[in-house]
Amino acid sequence: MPGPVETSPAPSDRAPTMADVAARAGVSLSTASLAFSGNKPVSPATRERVLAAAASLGYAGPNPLASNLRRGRSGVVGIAVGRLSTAFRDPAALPMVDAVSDVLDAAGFGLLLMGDDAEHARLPLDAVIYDICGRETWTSYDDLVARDVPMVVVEGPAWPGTTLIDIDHRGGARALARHLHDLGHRRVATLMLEPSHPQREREAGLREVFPDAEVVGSCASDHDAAQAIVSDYLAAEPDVTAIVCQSDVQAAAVVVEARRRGLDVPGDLSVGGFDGITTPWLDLELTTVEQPLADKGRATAEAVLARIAGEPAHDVVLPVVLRVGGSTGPA
Amino acid sequence: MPGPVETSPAPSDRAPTMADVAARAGVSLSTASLAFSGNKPVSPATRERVLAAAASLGYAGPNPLASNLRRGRSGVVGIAVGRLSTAFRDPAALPMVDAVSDVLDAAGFGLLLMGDDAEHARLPLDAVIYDICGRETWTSYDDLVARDVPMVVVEGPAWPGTTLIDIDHRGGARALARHLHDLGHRRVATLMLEPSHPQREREAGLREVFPDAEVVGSCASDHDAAQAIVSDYLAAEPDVTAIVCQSDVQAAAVVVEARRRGLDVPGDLSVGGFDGITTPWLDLELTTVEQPLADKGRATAEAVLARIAGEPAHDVVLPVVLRVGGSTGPA
DNA sequence: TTGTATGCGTTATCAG
DNA sequence: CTGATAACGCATACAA
Repeated sequence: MPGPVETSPAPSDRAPTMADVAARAGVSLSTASLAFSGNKPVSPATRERVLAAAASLGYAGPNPLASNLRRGRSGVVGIAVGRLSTAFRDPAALPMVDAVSDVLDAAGFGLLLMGDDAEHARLPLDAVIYDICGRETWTSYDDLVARDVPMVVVEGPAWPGTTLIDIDHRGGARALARHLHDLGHRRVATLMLEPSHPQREREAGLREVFPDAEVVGSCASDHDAAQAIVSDYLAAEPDVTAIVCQSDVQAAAVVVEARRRGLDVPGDLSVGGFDGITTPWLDLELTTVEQPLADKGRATAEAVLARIAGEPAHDVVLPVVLRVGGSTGPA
Repeated sequence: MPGPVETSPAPSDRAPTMADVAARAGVSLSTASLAFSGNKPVSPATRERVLAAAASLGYAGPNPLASNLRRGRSGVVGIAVGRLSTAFRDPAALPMVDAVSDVLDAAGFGLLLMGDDAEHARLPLDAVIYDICGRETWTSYDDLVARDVPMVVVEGPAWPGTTLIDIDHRGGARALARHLHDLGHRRVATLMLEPSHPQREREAGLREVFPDAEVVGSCASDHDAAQAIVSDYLAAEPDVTAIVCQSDVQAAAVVVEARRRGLDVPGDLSVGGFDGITTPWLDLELTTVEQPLADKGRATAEAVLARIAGEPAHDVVLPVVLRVGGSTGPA
């Protein structure tokens, strides 16, 4: 009653490969492969032998690099959000990426953060998500097109060959504007983001209701920047009765600054936000345009998976909803 | 005077490979490889021919998957921070990851976000960063050890085989405690994080000065949670004169809640933070223990690069500095 | 259910 | 400076 054949090569210094495991288990390389991948049936007894051999050799499973080449896939999806401390300074960005990560994780993919200037050419990317985050240009677009990497764009313009996931910026902005108009506001100003697709859409929606809306200025969705800009504006234009912002972070900054200047919100000034996040450090709930952040992330990830699978992916525009809080009131 | 030899295969549907380019350029495969990688000198004329052939074929450069297998390296470094909306809810986490990303980018590596439960086994990782972020366990540690993936741990305990990057939690906590003691405080409480290496160190530092410090409670570095906990505490223990927090986000929440209850900060209650971020929505600067967030990130990335290169990497403990602001005053 | 044979697309070694 | 050749470690088509 012979035990398992001892065919293992003299203990070398290199890491064991699947071939070593197969030899040790007394099976062929292909059988060992199947034992690990489960892509075709293998008898339980054989599988046991293979796994035991692997354990005895300290083999930790198929080498991902080799597996990737053979399958033509790395399991890595890039996501370009620009600089992290810019992209994630606004908490509204997180639930979206979280949802992307959840869906991709479940499908066995990992998320690779890409800066704008990164040298991605050598990175093994199965697909790339481009989340606009207020940007206008896309440095590596041509590269990715040349490499035929599937691309999904979030809240961006329609670059050829990309799948688009967007929200109804214009409708949301219009709804907020109407709400203010209904409250009697006529002198309305807007604090904008840097020029970008979402910003242009939102401005269009606002101007459907207030064609002459004034511009407070523009900045990223950052408390400090917003507060500085609005401070100057309020000093110069005390007659404005409402300010429409492009994020809740901006709106919160406007509320803080208005109060600092002795204005009551919403008594003297109404403030509208965008996103629908919570602002626990304020003692009021913002009136805001709530967007489905998690849905946006899920839709993005699903589009990515579809494109990786070679299936067609359709563009998506998600609805938003006006949520009336305590930061807006009669003019 | 013959032109370049036309050896290109009948235009097939598959993507062109370097072999196609070499054939088209009339050079050997190895020469084509060198023309792209620059790993050994190639005559300018030859290089031109290769690049022209590549352009004419629409070849976008070496296939990363193949290159990775051959070189035994993917260019991907994993970073485990847990759930994004937890890890990055506190803005203090961003500058560190930003710095990591900068250094790795410059070295040609990309950063892959890893959740705790992710199936990393198939992902091609050259190294992994484990940023504690208040956690205690590390699900995939054994896997990574088995695969012999270099690991760098940030603010964690000393898992075998890992390189450690830490800050002087204990010293920082001690300095803040002494500051409060010097101000005459004797009844001091602390709002803690969930149990973890940094939390234990900081508690030790605090108790060197206030052995009997009371515990307000513990929670993640989240405004809402901190405010809720401290609200109950202040109702029950009105005699406390100072509260030491484990992050500036927590500290800001304590300030907001204290004021909501009619307490003056620092008149009736002193509040200490940790991290050294700005809290623009507060009208005072927190007294806080400032940590070198970017340095921590850089040190982490450099340790990663060293370990990937097979060089020894030494553990690092970075200093912190007490920054006195307007949230602490005489008892 | 298992074994045999091939090739994924590079990079590196070595000789010329 | 350039060319021939050999791996890298695995997954699959195909045959048994």
